[in-house]
Amino acid sequence: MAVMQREYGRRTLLREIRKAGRIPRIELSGLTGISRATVTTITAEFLSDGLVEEVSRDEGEPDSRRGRPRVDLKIRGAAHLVVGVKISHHKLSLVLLDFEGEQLATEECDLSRPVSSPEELAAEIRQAVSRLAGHIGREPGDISGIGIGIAGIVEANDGFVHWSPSLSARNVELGGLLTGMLGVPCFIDNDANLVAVAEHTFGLGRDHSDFLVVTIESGVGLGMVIGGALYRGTRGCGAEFGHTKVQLNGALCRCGQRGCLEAYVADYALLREATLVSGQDAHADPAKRVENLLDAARAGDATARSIVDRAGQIFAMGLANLVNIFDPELIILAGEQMQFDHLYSDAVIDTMRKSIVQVDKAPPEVVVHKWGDLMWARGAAAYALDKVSEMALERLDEHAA
Amino acid sequence: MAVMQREYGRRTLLREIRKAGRIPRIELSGLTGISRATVTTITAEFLSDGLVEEVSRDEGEPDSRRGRPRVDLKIRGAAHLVVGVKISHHKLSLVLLDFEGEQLATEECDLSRPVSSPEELAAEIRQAVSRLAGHIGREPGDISGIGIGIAGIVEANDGFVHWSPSLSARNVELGGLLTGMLGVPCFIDNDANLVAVAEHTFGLGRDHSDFLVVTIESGVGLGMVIGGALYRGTRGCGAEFGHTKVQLNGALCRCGQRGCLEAYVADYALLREATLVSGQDAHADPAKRVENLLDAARAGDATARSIVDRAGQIFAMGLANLVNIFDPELIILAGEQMQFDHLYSDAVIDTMRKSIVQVDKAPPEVVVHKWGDLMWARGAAAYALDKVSEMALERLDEHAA
DNA sequence: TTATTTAATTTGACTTACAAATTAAAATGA
DNA sequence: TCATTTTAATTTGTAAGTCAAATTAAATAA
Repeated sequence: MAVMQREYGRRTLLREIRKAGRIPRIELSGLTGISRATVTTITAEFLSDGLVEEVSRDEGEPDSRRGRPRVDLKIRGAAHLVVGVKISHHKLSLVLLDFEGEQLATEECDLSRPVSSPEELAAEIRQAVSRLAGHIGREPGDISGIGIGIAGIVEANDGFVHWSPSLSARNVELGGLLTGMLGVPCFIDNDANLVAVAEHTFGLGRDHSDFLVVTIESGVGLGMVIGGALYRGTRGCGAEFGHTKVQLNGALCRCGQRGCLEAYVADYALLREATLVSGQDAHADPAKRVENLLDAARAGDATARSIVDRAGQIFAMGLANLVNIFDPELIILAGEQMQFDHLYSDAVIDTMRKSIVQVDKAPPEVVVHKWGDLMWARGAAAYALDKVSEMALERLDEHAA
Repeated sequence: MAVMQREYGRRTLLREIRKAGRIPRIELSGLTGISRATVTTITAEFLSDGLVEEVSRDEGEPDSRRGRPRVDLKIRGAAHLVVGVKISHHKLSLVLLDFEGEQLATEECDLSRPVSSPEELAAEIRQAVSRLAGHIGREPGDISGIGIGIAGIVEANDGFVHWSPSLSARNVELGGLLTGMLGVPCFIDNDANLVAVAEHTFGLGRDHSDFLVVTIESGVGLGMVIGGALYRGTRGCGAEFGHTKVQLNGALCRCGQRGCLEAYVADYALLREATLVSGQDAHADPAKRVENLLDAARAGDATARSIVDRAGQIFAMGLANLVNIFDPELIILAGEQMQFDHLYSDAVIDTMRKSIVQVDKAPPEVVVHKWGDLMWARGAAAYALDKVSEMALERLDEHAA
């Protein structure tokens, strides 16, 4: 129990160093309220353990005051390697980061099929990780942790996948399976949650303790950071924003229920109605058809506009519901901007603002953050970074005891 | 900083004692992981400060083993008095509790008008508190804290009321005003939040760290306990479940927007359509008219049924949305059962269960907890109890330092 | 060079938690 | 009845931790 304070100090300081990038001890002391003496003790431990390193201040900063100069501390990149994997419909996207978060390599490869068995998927991931490590002359065994983002319903704590569109089986211990096959600790979570982790660790949510991330891919996802921590729900199936109901007996969703948000805004929902728009080729590939539809809407085709406008209105309504429930500081809309421009439009955000409970206080900030597949992979890597840091701290905790 | 561990120990132990009711030191040690030695030290402090008392074990329990008998500790009721006030449309309901949570007196009185100025309301509360204390021969000055629940949008941290149906003014520092006028610390919050606090401290949520409370009065309210703490949002206007949108361009709500949940399930929403039901007297008082409508529905009147059924379906949809977002362990439906039976029905809860994302795991438990106005007041008192405990602990923390 | 200033470290006092030893208070058994 | 056993609570002594203050380190200013 006495060790608790030291654990607390270690966690606080490592987090603060990571957040700051580079920061001298005296500022750490000021920021955390931990005395300078203790900061010295704990950071000395980090230094000797190789988690952190000293760097000379590379400042052309004007505050070059007199007195002994401050010495910046930073996370030591070489301390660990982590990998982030994003599993999407047709491909795997991977990034390799050092412990500081620097990107060392990337790898993208097509999946042999969009839906595979757990074993097949794990095998493909293993090969991709091998190639990824190879890009910088390392081996999979050199990696300290791998974060994996997958669409579907995931219980992150035990790496259990209730269901995923990428898997042919339900209720799979994918985390354990991967850890076993790769010989490296693997951490798996819903992809939208990982985007939220990424925004929290090195994105727009860095300075916020309560914010939401809404992702749009083929489905609509949600990640919630509440009280400074990712909230995952109690059965691993929370944050199913895409399946909140926005219409009684509404449009049919691919989940089999009616009136889901997703059934109005997802690509397949748009295409369902697009056949009524003149000049649409029903045989083109889906992405192309969505693009055609959006073009037609922009060009003023009334039918196309009606489809796209309704998607926007419904999306605004869903966002307003989130605000009315959470009253967050910030909402981050994350996705590939191109394809979902119509959902990120000022008109949609305006409609949302008009649909929330009105108080004499500014509504939450809404920002759009463009995320390609590699960015999603970075989100997964951020999660791995989190977990690996935790493991490193635990090792210190035990070593001391 | 060294004092931090002691603060932690004190908070943990006092909370655990309150939660358990009566508990011997050795169990406290087991439950919290704090060593028996430290438990002795801290509880000795509580005893000498009068926060806690020893009671001989009143057990006809069969486990009367040999050895030195355990001595139970419990919160000392006489340590503090707290009051809970529920402000509703037409009346004030108050309860007086001792520090243990025992109800010592109650008081109900009509408000002179349903909407009053902050000063008038404060004056009426002061008088009611005076009478309440008088019931047990005490004075308002003997009270350590007063919790107040009010409908509307409240920033609990600074006792600031953005808006309330009971107040003629917006943006009122009602907490400060009351504290000043009564000479006793007053803590104010949205009424649904206080029900959640009450369920967490001595209700059905005692053993849960993540649950939701949905309240139904004239409006629909929500209280969220997430990660063991009440989540209030960042601007004081979260948990506005009643104004989440369930229909695009739907029914008009009294908030001025369209498609709010409340606009389908609240009493005024039912009455709006009730004029079409045969045999309805448009001039009876609202409560009576709602009752007539529900009677008609039960009797099989098709129009009445249609109104009531839709309310149920919409309510189920709203609940499903909460589950899809939060994935809570438990949902507590709190309200006066009589009037809202149709929303608490098995049919509604079944519909909800069918509208959530399906996983191979049991859906969250849904329980109905009947809450009269005095119960709401108990919720407010529970909040005061929380706050007064916190103040007592802070006093200990400082005294030690 | 020396004085000054500021950062980082070391020192020594003090607080805290805990394991182990001790004391307390009961039931059991001879 | 009285020693023995058993279990709870307290006391004791030690180790670990934090922090203020003193000291050392490393720069600038005079």
